[in-house]
Amino acid sequence: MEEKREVHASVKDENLIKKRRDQMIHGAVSLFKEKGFHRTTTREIAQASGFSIGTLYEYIRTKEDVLYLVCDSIYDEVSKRLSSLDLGQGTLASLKLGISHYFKLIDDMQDEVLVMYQEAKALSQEALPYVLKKELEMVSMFERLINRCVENGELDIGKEHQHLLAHNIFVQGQMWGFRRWALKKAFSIEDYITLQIDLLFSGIQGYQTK
Amino acid sequence: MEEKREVHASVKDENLIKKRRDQMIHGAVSLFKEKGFHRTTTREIAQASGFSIGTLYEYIRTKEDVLYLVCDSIYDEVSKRLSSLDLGQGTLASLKLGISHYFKLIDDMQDEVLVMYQEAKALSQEALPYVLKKELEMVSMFERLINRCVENGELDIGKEHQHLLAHNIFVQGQMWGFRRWALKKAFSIEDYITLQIDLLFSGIQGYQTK
Amino acid sequence: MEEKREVHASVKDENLIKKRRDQMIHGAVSLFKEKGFHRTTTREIAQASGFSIGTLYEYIRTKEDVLYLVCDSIYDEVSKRLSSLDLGQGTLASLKLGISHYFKLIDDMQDEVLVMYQEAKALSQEALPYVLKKELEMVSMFERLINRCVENGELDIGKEHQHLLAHNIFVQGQMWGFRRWALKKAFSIEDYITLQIDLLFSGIQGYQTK
Amino acid sequence: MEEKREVHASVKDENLIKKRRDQMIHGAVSLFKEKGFHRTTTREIAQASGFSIGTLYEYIRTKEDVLYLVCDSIYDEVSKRLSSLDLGQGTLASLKLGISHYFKLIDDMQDEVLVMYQEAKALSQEALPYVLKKELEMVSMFERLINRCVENGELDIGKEHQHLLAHNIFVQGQMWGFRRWALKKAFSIEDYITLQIDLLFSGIQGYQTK
DNA sequence: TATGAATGAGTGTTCATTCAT
DNA sequence: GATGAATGAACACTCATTCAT
Repeated sequence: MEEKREVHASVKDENLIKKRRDQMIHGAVSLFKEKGFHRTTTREIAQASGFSIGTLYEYIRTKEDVLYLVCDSIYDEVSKRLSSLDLGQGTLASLKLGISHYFKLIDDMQDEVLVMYQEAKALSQEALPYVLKKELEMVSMFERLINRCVENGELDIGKEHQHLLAHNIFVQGQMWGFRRWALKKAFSIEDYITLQIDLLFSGIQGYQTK
Repeated sequence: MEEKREVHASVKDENLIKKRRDQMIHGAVSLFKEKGFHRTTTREIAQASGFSIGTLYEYIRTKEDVLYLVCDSIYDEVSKRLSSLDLGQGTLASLKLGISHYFKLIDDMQDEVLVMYQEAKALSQEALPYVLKKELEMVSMFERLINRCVENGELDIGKEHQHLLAHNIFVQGQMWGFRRWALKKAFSIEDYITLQIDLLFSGIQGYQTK
Repeated sequence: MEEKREVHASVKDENLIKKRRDQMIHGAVSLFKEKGFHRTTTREIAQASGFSIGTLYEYIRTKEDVLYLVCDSIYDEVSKRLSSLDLGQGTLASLKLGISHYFKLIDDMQDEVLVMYQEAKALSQEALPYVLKKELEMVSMFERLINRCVENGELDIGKEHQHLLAHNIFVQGQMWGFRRWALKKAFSIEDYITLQIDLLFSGIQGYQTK
Repeated sequence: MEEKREVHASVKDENLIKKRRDQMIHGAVSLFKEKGFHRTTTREIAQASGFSIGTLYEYIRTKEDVLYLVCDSIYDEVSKRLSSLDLGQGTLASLKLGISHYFKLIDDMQDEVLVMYQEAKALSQEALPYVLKKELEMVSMFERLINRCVENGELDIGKEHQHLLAHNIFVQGQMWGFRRWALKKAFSIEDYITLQIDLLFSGIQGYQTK
């Protein structure tokens, strides 16, 4: 269903490729988080991955491939963990639950989200679209969730509002990732979820606050 | 009132410093926007500024100084253009107007906001706080605006909601800057403003949609 | 017995390090002799060593490391070739022989001695002590030789004279290295040795010139 | 009597040239002593001299000119203060006095001597000879002093020994300058003078120790 | 005569990438 | 498949020197 950008490997054994790339992604995430993509060297990535620089290049073609692999893997993880959302029943409660799951997930994957968020734009024009596409897919997921509520008569907002709302939810999730430094002073993740849902929902037409 | 981090210049003439740094900031913004801070070389910055690499270094000490100067200048510009907000009367109308001004401003300063948004984190631990502080000041500006409405009895939301709402407004402004690629497909800036205000306000307790 | 300042290498193979550094030292000595440390570029050192600038930096961390390596190696060589001195029997004849060996050695290692002599002071405060320490060890070597003669009753001079005499011998050796331009007009190395020993010894108390 | 290498100045007023160059030499000596010629920038020299970089270049053509001027001035000073030596009567006592004067002078002019000693070799092939020539003149001064003693019958050593002795005295003077770090642990300048004269003289043929 | 802003060739150093073993 | 030594283009930054004012 979703196309991937193929990253070339010299090695043939697919299992080995998977294994080595997992080592690589794991090592790279913590390095990228600590010092950013540009300040991290391929040598450091190789070392953090537990193999030599030569071996690293058996599984990628360029340093940027590592970033792509990292971003791709993070999105996959996020998508996988969010896939349950689609099971929503089209009730406001299930939409709220979805948002809550999503925000908690972001909190769980702080490092990864931060990395993706801050470094993705370093991807080349070739690789960036693949990542942005995934982002839009996630927005769409929320949009579908919202739309189902509308179709179910639980919400009464127009197409455009639905679309923007989905974006807002998505960005508010990321916001907890990239603005933690400011938000943590005032809110725990639970507070954040409660308050954001308050703010979000009490304004949606047709929803009766009291 | 606000402390600045001093950037060292070898040249003494303050007017000249101002002039050259303006050239520099202008040249750097478009380069940073195009290729990011890390992929931009100091020679390119010098060239885009209209002077030699030697001259560039008469006005800064390190490449990072350029980034700081750029971020600092953008925030100054944004702050200056937002200062009218504080004149708000504590009515919902003036709050909406403030938000609208802010979103339009972001739209105006697309390039600058994008750069600041994406590259600020490349600042060293020494310079970053100065920039983050400015960010918080802007959030506070919105918080005061909101709070005035609450005190005026035009809004009825708690302290925490006020704080988060200010953050949301701030981030939604930035969002127009850093997610234009996705939003522009669906909305013009005017649409965006209208819809976001709808979404924001129609949920605030005590506000009567229609 | 003697501590070394470790110079970091990225390469692990110790034999290779030894080999490459020998190439490096050899290339650097002739460059430093010709144009001095400061006027020699790292690129020139790499080229004279027979490898690329990248490879050079696999075996050192900074340009100064090259100077340290050069100085260290020269002292090692001098020390090695002088170690026979310690075998002296405590006779005036063996002291003279030692001096003669030393002066000839300096003559042999003209370039190296000149370099060390003129460039060592360019070493940082961190590396300089290691080199000065070696210098003092060499002075001590002569002092022991002299002292043995005194204990043997072949010489009758006080502690202080012994100490200064050792310094004088050491410096007179170097003098042949760094003042060759003036001395060569009047003396061959053999002349120099004979005359210096004359001057040195005919003044030592208890030594009977005729 | 002695040729100078002319250093070009754009300014005409000879008195001004003298004044500015004195400022320059004074400033440069302390800088060269502290960080060496190569690590000192022309800007620093200008600043230490009390005028601007532009003014500096009104009185010299290249940075090396400063070094030449410094070396030249130091030798002039040393020569001037040693000129009394020539008044010696051709007695051993006056030779000793001369040596003593010279050693004390070196002690007095520690910084200058050290600078000259360590940096002179950085002079270009064009300027170096002028400095070396001065050095030889000083050696000759000692040689004449010694020779007068020989002619007076107070000493009985051959031409070659006389020549080498003069070199030795000259170098032993410098030695106090450039090896103070080692010698000061054991000797005061007075000790050094006494002991060196002991060592020097008690060996000269025809001189009766006691 | 004095100033100091402007210049740009040159420097030490890094690091992604390759390839022989 | 794995290794790590070798490479050199590229970079940030310096500084001697010039010249318009």
